Amino acid sequence: MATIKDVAERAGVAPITASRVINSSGYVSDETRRRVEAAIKELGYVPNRIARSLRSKQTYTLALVLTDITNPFWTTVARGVEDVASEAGFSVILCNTDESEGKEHDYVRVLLQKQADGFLLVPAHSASRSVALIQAQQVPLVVLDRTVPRAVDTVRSDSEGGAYQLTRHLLVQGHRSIAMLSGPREVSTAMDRVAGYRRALDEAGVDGDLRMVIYGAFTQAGGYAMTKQILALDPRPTALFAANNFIAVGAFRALREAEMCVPGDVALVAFDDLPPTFLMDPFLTVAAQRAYEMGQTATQLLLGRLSGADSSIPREVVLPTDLVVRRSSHRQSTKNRSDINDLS
Amino acid sequence: MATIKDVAERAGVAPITASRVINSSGYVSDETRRRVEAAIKELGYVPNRIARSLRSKQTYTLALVLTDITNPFWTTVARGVEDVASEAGFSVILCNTDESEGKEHDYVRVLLQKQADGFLLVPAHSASRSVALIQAQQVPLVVLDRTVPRAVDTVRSDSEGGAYQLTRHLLVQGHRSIAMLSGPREVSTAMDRVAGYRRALDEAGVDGDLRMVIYGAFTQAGGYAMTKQILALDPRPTALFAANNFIAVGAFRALREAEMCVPGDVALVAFDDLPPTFLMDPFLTVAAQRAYEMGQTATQLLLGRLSGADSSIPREVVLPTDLVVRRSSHRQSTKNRSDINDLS
DNA sequence: CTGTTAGCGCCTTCAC
DNA sequence: GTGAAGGCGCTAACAG
Repeated sequence: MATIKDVAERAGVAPITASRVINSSGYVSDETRRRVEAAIKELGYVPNRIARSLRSKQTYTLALVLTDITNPFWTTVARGVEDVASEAGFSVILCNTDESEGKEHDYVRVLLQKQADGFLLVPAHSASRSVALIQAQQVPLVVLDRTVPRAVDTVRSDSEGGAYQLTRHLLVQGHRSIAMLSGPREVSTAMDRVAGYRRALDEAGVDGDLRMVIYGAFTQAGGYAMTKQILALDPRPTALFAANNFIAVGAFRALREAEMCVPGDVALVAFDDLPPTFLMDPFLTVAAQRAYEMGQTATQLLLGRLSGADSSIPREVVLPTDLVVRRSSHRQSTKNRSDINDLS
Repeated sequence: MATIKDVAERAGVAPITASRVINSSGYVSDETRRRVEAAIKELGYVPNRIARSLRSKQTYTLALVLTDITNPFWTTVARGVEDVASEAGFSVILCNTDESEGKEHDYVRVLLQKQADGFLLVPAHSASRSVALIQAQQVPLVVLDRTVPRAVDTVRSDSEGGAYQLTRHLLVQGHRSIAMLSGPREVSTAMDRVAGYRRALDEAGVDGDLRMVIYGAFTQAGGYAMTKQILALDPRPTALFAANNFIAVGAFRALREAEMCVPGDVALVAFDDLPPTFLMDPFLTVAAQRAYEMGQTATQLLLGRLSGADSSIPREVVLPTDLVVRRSSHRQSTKNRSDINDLS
């Protein structure tokens, strides 16, 4: 593997001169430049950015630590991150924590060691130690999707507002007994969504008796288990509110097993859209998050910090959610009506 | 940011001794070890892996260059890659080429410069220059999903076989006029799928007149456009074979716009499954690829090469596809039958 | 316009 | 058990 020294030798110049050609920095005569470029081509020289990073203390690498790339919401966020990052010349290292604090911490440690220039982190836990660790090393950080009790840049959706809208929608449809299939208590978005749900019910003067909040995992299995619990109740709620897309799918499956129809027997709404591309027949009423925008915005914010934007005041960007009404929340089955948002 | 020198000073030892403690290499007395460990903790020292990599020439980083993480097939592959990689202590840098050779080449160049230890590449093009570039730098490489005309490790699905099975399935259902909505000619999987389609028709002695292969992009828009073309034909085919999941979705949309029912008016099958998690109601007959396994296998192969497995003989791993028959290919609508593969 | 010197942070080699 | 010297590949800083 050729080094800059080899290039310099072959071109009959000093290494620093070759460096100047490679980085188009400083003055180099056309003649010299030509010779260096020829040497580079002849040797198939590839600059070693590791060495450069050691000197310059910039790796042009961002760390993206999220819970599970398999969830299309995160996939879309990741794509937003990667697009903005690569546009700015940064690479992205991707890690899946599966909501495990241990994994999260291990990843963060390694990525700090690898000198990532900045972090985009979805904390597995409100009390995540990772945030403190990153801040202690003075590495720029943007927290994604969730809040933590610390002064830190954050980009997230308006979970409270979205949940409020979704619950309002159900109330307007005439539902009074609405069960919430929530995520874990330790995750801020779960609690925010519960808060929005409660606010809507409070406003509507719905009895405490008719409120049900169950806490579980943000997974299909979680949604399935919570729904099973709900179905054992008597009287049963007339509507279910799933706190994310996976929970909704699990709930749907449990309902199907119980031979209950949506929306005939029970209405179902959810936070997070399922990607329209992958639903031949979009069906679920949702509060859709702007996932791609979240990734973009967070990365722009992070890159801003890297280029020295004053970070003394942490910024918090809250993106709105979009209520998309589809068939799953309609009293009367409207099997053949065209959907509000098309497959396009 | 504390360095190993700071740690050494504070512990009253030489840097190399601190290094030995950090890497648990060589002999260090318990007393010294304790002092060094205390210093590390007090300073919040984080070892600099960039510096280590410069010396050791190992970055413990793999490059994953694929077309679009937004496609659930690739998401799942990526997850398989990341799981195996992180288990072995490697990080994964993710890049989306969007099937652009230019982007691919740029990414590969940068990642070579960043001294990625190995590459997992989905070549945008059969004649990809990137493969040659990586091989010229003697960096281990596994090609994913597609083949290129070069001696190189490859992990892919049996596209020909899967397409054959799908076409057979349609023939058994009584279809004779089957149109193929293919991907680009430059992509080996597209051509392999066409080959499988042709073999099945040849065997069945289906006339050349009844064969239609259209080439387009592996996207929803591609599927939509190709289907529009098909719909303009007279007589129309009775079945469509989409060469991947996105094409199928685009086709479905075009059919819906034309007020044609699947499978009533026309049958539809596709290569690639849509992730069961995200189909409330799985519907499409497919040849499903083992995406997660593909990611795992490729990464294991790559890590094997890194640890010095003899690479003189390139290996080619071909994973089988799984035919999953669902409603979209049934003549008589069987609206309420339970699906062969459940949502589980 | 070009070159010399030195050092980024770490670890291999060899000596004590 | 421990340490000193040197170098991985590159580029600031300062000459010339």
